[in-house]
Amino acid sequence: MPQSKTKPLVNTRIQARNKELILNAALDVFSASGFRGATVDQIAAKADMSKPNLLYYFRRKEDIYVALLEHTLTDWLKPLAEMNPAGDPFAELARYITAKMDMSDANPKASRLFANEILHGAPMIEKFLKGPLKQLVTEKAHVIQSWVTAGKLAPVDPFHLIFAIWAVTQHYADFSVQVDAILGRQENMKAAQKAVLEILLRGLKPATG
Amino acid sequence: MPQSKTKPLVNTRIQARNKELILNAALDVFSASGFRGATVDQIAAKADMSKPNLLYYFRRKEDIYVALLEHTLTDWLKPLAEMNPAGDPFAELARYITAKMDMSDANPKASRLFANEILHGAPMIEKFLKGPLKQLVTEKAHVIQSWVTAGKLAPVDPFHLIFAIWAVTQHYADFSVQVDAILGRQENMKAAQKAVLEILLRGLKPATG
DNA sequence: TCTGCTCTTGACCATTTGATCAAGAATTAT
DNA sequence: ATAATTCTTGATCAAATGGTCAAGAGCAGA
Repeated sequence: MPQSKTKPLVNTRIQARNKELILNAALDVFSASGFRGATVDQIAAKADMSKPNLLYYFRRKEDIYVALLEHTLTDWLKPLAEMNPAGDPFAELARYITAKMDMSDANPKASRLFANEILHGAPMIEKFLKGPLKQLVTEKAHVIQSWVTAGKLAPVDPFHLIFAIWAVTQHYADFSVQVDAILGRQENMKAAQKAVLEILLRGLKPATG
Repeated sequence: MPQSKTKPLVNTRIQARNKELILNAALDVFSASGFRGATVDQIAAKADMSKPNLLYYFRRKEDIYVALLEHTLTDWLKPLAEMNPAGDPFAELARYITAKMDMSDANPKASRLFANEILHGAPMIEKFLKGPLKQLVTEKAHVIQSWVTAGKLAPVDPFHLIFAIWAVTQHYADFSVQVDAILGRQENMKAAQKAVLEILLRGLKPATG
């Protein structure tokens, strides 16, 4: 009878359900208040569960936060990874930008969670940044560079172009309070999307043809 | 002898010096950890001062934070306010973008302090956003629109252009950890500035002319 | 020098909060 | 059914933290 006192490796139905409840509640609370600002009690209350019960599923507050970040980071890379070197540069970039705008619109809390972590020095995801993220970005920067070299795009620094796309698209999630204060909470995401595509892509048309 | 127990209205030399020390220390701590994450003890330690003494100058932790934000917001508007309707559109926009990039480079902590506040719903500066900021942005959006109407700029939504400029320029301060992780901490701000100017401005050349 | 004000801090307090524990309820396996 | 395991929570703890207080040190003006 080895491992008699260890946590079960397989999730029971109750575990799956409760972990899901906790992560949903935690996204609300962490994205609104940050790691330090969030309290376990708030998360437990929002998950409709006692605090000791929550801590039965995640031993420490930090464990919830890390699980949430990892869950988010997976989705984060997807649209960029899908950028196809063989496709039309403008179509590919437009698709990427549109996908990122859709993410900001559909899941601003995840964006804010991520932004908050980076803003505070990314103590939990340093490895992700210097590993998988750096690798993927470098790869896609090469793709963009090849488009420039082929004369399909105006000369542009690929890394800074990617940063610009991130910055502008995520701005609508992370700084939505400011955007709403100025535009008047008209949540016209379609107009924002159109404007962003024009601003980021119009300058990339190559001089020749 | 009225107001015998009130705080003096004029700062003594010691007051001016210590308030300055506190605000400098507080910028470090708040920008690194956010409002909730920062502790009064940390700020006091960094200001080389006992906690009760710090609280003699700022009664509550929140007072330090607000003073710091107000101090920052004043500088925030300056470069935008200086955008001259009578000037050359590209020169004016380039100057604004360059000024913002310089601010991100010279004072990233202030940028992060501000970003953190917005990210968490801007509880302290809602009035600033909906008042002075909205007014100034609206005014400058009209300026940009007039340039478009005069055919000096390609058609662009002025508000979203301003958002894009904010997003991209502040990205280098707020997300510097991510930028450094990908580019390798080469702190080549000159290159970033050049790339950003190209990315944001090249698409604004009017078709005619 | 003396008087009154400003400045400084060690000690202390109340609250919040992350985490533990023991004991009982619910569920599952045999 | 019943034994074993999983799930749940009230009560509790220790540490962290924002803020207070009283008492003394330093300083300026008479």
